[in-house]
Amino acid sequence: MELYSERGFAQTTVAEIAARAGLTERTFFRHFADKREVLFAGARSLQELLVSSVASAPDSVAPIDAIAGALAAAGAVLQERGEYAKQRQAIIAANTELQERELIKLASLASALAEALRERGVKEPAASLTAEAGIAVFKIAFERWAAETDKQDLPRLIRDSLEELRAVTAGH
Amino acid sequence: MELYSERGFAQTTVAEIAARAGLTERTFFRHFADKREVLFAGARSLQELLVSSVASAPDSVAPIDAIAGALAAAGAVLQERGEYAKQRQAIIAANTELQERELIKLASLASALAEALRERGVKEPAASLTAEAGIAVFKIAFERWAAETDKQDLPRLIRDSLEELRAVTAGH
DNA sequence: GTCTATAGTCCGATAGAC
DNA sequence: GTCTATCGGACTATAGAC
Repeated sequence: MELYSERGFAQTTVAEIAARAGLTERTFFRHFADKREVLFAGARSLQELLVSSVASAPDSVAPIDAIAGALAAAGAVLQERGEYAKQRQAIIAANTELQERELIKLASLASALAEALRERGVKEPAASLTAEAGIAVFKIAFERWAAETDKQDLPRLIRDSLEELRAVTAGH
Repeated sequence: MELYSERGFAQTTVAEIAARAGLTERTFFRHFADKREVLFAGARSLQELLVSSVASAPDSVAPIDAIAGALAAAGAVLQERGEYAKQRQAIIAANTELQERELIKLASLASALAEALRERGVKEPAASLTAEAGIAVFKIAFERWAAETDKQDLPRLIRDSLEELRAVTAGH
C-alpha cells in the first residue's frame, strides 16, 4: 500500500514490493496469485463475517433484512479501520485493473450471500436478486462514505440506502 | 471468437489472432487496448441504445420503469443475435479475467444510465440506486436466459425479474 | 530459485485515402 | 497535406512451468 500510494499501482513493480518486504519476487507470487490480489487478500474474512451473519439471523427476519443487517455489521468493521479503508479505496479508484478485481470480489460475495439465503429456504431467483440488491446498496453507501470528508456513519448510510432502494423500486 | 472457443481464451495468443486475421500483432494492439477488449468492443452500441432509450421515455414514466423499458429493448436486440450472444457468453463464463472485464463494462453502463436519469431530473442517490438495481435485474435475467436450453423470451424475463426484485425489497 | 512465454509499450517508418 | 492504417524491432514486467 505504501508503494501503490506513493507512485501508483501501474508504476510499481513486483520486484520493488518484494524488495521492500525483504523477499524475492518469486516469494511474492507464491503468496499472491497476481499483483492485484495483495490488496484483496484481507477481504476473505469480511466475506465470512457476512455469510455467518446472514446464517445466524432469526428465521423471522425477512431475507432482505438479513442481508441489510449483515452489511451494516460489516460496515461497522470497515468504519473502525477508517483511514486504512479510505487509503485502500483511493488506490483502487485510481486504477481500472483494480476496479475490475474489486467488482469480481463483490460478485463472488453476492454469490456467497445468495447461497446463505438458499440455506435459509429462499428460492431462486429471489435469493440471487436479494443478494445483488444488497451489494448494490452497499456499493453506493460505501462510495458516499469514502467520498465524504466529514465521516458519516457507514452502517447508517447502508440502511438509508436500502430505504431509498425500496422507494425507487416501488415505482408505479 | 473462433480461437477463443476452440482452445480457450488463455491458450490463445495475440499472435495467433492476428495471423488468422491476416495482420500483425502490432496492429491488433492498435485497435484493442488488450487481449480481452476484442470481445467487448461491440458493447458500446448497446450502451448508446440504452441511454437514448432512457432519455426518450415520456416524463410520466417512473425512473425504474424507464430503466426497465430500456433493458427490455436491449434484451430484444440480444435475443435476435441468439447464437452469437450465447457463444460469447460461454467464452466469458469460462475465464475469470473476462468476467472481470464484463463486470466493469456493466458498472460503466450503470454509471451511464444513472447520468441519463439525472438528466431527467432524478436526484442522487436515487439515480445511482435505480441504475444499479436495473443492472442487477438484467444480470440475473440474462444469466437465466443464457443457461436455459429452451429459449425463453429475454425481455419477458427482465420484466419478471424486476417484479421479483420489487417483491423481495418490499420485505417487512 | 531458474528459465521462459507472452502481454503490452515505445520508438519509429511507410503507404494509401480523401 | 493531413489522416489513418499497417508494420518492425527492441524492450520491460507479469506470471507460469519446473
